[in-house]
Amino acid sequence: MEAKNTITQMRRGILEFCIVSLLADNEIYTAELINRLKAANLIVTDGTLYPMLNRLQKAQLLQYRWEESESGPPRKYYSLTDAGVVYLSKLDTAWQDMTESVESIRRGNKSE
Amino acid sequence: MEAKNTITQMRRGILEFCIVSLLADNEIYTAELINRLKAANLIVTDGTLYPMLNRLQKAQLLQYRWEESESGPPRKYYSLTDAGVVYLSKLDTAWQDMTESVESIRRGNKSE
DNA sequence: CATGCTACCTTGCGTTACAAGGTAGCATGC
DNA sequence: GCATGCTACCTTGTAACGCAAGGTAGCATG
Repeated sequence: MEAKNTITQMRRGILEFCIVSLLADNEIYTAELINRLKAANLIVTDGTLYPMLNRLQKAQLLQYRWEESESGPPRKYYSLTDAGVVYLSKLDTAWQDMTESVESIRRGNKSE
Repeated sequence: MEAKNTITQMRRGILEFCIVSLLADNEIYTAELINRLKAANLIVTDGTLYPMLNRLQKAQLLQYRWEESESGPPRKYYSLTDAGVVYLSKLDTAWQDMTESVESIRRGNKSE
């Protein structure tokens, strides 16, 4: 077993959290999202993002508007809905709780 | 969509990291593992753990020995193999990298 | 020897990340 | 005005996972 597999697993769910976080204060389209995530060392392909964005939009957590590009086809710019903002705050709390849980386990072991 | 689902997703992979961490310095059997995780607010069922432990053991990251109980059937006490120790250090690094990535995204938004 | 508890394990379901492949708008060069 | 290439959006198929539910069996108790 490669650590790589589990590291991929670790990112599940967290990826969605990162995307919702990035959309909190910005309107962003997919390719830009990928670049932002890459800048934070989270590699993603668009085959992962498009289904995720569609899923979140159907759940009415995201909305989008079309915007024409200066060089190419039009883009879907996503942003959070009001429900999305609430959702983000829940995920934020969950993230903090979970990191605390993990850290307590790591610390617990060191001291025993 | 419920935040609950995504929070469940967040735990994927991280769960394995916690288990390997808990086994780093202790021999533990399944029910005890569940209690330890519950103490850290990570709820797990044994239907999740047994397949995971078997998988890790087949990958030669975990080993176990049978120990008779004073009150009931014998127990499988798990511990890390040498490869498991190496594996843990990789996961530990991956965990730190990932939390840094997520925090940078959260921070990045706040400042923009 | 029947009952209940504990411990281990398996099966089936729904969900997900990702690679690979597909469609179509738009600009550029001829 | 059309061929080429780039960009952007989307779908399909695969493998892996968490978990609920259900199953088997050792051991103690009365």
